[in-house]
Amino acid sequence: MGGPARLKVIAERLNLSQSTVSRALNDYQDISDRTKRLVRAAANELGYQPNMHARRLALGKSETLGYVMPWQDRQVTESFLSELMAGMAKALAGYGWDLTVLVPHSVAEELELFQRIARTRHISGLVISRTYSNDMRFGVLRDLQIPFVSHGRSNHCDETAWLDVDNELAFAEMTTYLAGLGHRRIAHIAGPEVYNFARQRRTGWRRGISEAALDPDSAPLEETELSFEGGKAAMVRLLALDPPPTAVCCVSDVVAIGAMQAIRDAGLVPGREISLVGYDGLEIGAWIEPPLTTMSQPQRSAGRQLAEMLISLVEGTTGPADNQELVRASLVRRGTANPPISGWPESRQAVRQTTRANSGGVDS
Amino acid sequence: MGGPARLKVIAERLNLSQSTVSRALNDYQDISDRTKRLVRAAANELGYQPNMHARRLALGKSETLGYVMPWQDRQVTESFLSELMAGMAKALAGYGWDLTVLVPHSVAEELELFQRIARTRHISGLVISRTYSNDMRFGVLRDLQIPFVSHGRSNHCDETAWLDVDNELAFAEMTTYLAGLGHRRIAHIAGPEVYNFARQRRTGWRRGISEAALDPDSAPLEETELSFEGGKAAMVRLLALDPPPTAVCCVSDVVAIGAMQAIRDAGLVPGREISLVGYDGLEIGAWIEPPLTTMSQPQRSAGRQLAEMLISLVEGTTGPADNQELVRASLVRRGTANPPISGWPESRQAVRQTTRANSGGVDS
DNA sequence: GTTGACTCCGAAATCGCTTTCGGGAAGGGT
DNA sequence: ACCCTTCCCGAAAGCGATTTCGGAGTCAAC
Repeated sequence: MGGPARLKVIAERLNLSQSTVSRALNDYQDISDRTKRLVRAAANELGYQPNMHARRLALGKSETLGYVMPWQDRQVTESFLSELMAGMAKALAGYGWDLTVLVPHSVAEELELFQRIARTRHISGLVISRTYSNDMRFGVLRDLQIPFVSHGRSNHCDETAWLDVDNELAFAEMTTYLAGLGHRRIAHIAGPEVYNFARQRRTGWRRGISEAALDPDSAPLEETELSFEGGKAAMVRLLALDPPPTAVCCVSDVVAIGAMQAIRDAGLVPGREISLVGYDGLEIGAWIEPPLTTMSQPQRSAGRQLAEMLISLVEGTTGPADNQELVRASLVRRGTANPPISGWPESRQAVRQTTRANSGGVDS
Repeated sequence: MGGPARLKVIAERLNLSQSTVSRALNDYQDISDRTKRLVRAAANELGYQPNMHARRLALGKSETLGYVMPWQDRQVTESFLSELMAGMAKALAGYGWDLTVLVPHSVAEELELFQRIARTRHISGLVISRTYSNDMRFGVLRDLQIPFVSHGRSNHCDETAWLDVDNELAFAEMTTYLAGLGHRRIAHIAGPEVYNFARQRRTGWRRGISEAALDPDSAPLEETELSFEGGKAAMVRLLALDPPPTAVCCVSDVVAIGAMQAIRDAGLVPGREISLVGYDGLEIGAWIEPPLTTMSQPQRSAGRQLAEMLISLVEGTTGPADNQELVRASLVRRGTANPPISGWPESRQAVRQTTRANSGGVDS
């Protein structure tokens, strides 16, 4: 019982040497089965757990992964961040690895962080997210030889590991879906083009428009920030068009919710005069009125996948290019995507009147 | 340039011994200022960063804190989890400490985790949240001698460190506020009493009722799960009362949003026939229609405070009882708390008729 | 009986840093 | 000259694991 269970203690207890005990626990071939059993039993009984720091020092590995929290526009990613991290942490725990949270608050801080990690190596791999189309981090991390996997692609990621959703396909499908409902003027509220996913979604929407053989001239695009306010402002601009679109593909759920607000403010009902589809599959989308139709990406498993990819990278089991995974988003039908209603907009005047009536129900 | 910058390298470079360099960097008194300057300059130039594992092994401290993610009812805490963690991580980074994420998926797993940490000591302190009124973790962690601070109090936490919001005060104020608006039948949708905060809020609401000298008999309480569905179901039950309350204090924003749904389903308008106040200050509350009046707790700084308390605990600078902080929530006036409208409910009959028009009928 | 192969284990070095201990050099006092 | 501080710094012993190397035993074969 004396003292915490080090290797030494269990060695003395069995009249063995420390090294033998260590090798027994690590299943070396030159240890007899009998000894192995004895050692394991004792270790178990004493509740032995190797000292992480000693182990990692000797091994030269840290068995710790880092998740770089996106430091801008918190609100957008916030909703599924914790779920993603929980997924990663759980997967890592299965291998005895740890997940630490990194929160740089500027580009400079982030680069500094990378430098530090490259030196100390106390974190052996990174997961980055919020990737830009031109993301300097890819080059920096490569040069620093820090294994990493990005949640989202970038321009030059042929040789790096990534996990991404097929944003383009998702938005093409979304657009096709709306076209299939009968919409002919399908707008897009887009995110800043610096974000790669925003560009992909934009492209997907365009593809959908052309595949549905719609007139590109009646497919307006409004770029905005990835926030509630941004979505609202963009929708205001769309509503000012003549004629306004009857359906809008929104770059994210939060933006879509902002757009809904603008629609209501104009005296219209989201999903009636103007259909909306968001993206992210946020739970809160189901709680609002009417519930937001959206595209859901499988966040649940994403964390696990990221973790496993990165472990295998760090261990050298696989190369970066072997770890590229494209997953598919799926449509979540709720209340904001319906066939266009006939006779809207007849004239700007008529619209104003209709609106006065109420603020409730959605019918399909 | 040769090899990474260890202590050894910079020692050889300056013709000093390793130990001198180490002490110079750690600002020991028995090193001359000149030497310290030299050493620091060289360290700086070489971009020296101490090897964490070696350092921590030698020190016997891990300089790493763990945050135990609440593993139940994810959706409730999800919204501010990441912000809290970001706050902690940022504060810790200032001291050179790390934050790792722990995700036990059951009570058994959590206890096992504690055991492991007690043995390996690779995490030197824990932040736990989602505290129960009778929370066995307090005793376990104390016995295991793992420093910890809880985000939320428990029954027997006089001798432990905690950071909590004055839930009781918040709900007393909330109730008083509603009474001040003219409400006389103020209900409470409460959370499971096993959660300490749920009990505190319940108590606060009761206090508010009595302080406003309202009739306890017209202050119904409905207990429910901390979820959208739970809030909805509880509100349905409240609506079935005769007469129903004109205002409801909700244990959380998510629950309140669920309640709003039920109100709308009954053909009523939240904030008109029935006022609502939530709790948490979630951003999404501002995005819905009408925007949810709520009590906001300062999540932003909570993470930082938790981190700093725990560091000082681990370092032994202060004792557990010195680290007990009660912060105050503040009312965020939005759209769901208004004076009661006159003439409602006139009679159950009238109500029933109103509701028929809409979709989601409520049965009693 | 000597040699060789094979099995199993102990001694010792190593990872990189911290910290204690002791001693050389410089300075001040008698 | 001598002693006693005071100021610096080097040597070395940890921290607790891993891993290499070599040696003690056993057994079979020649």
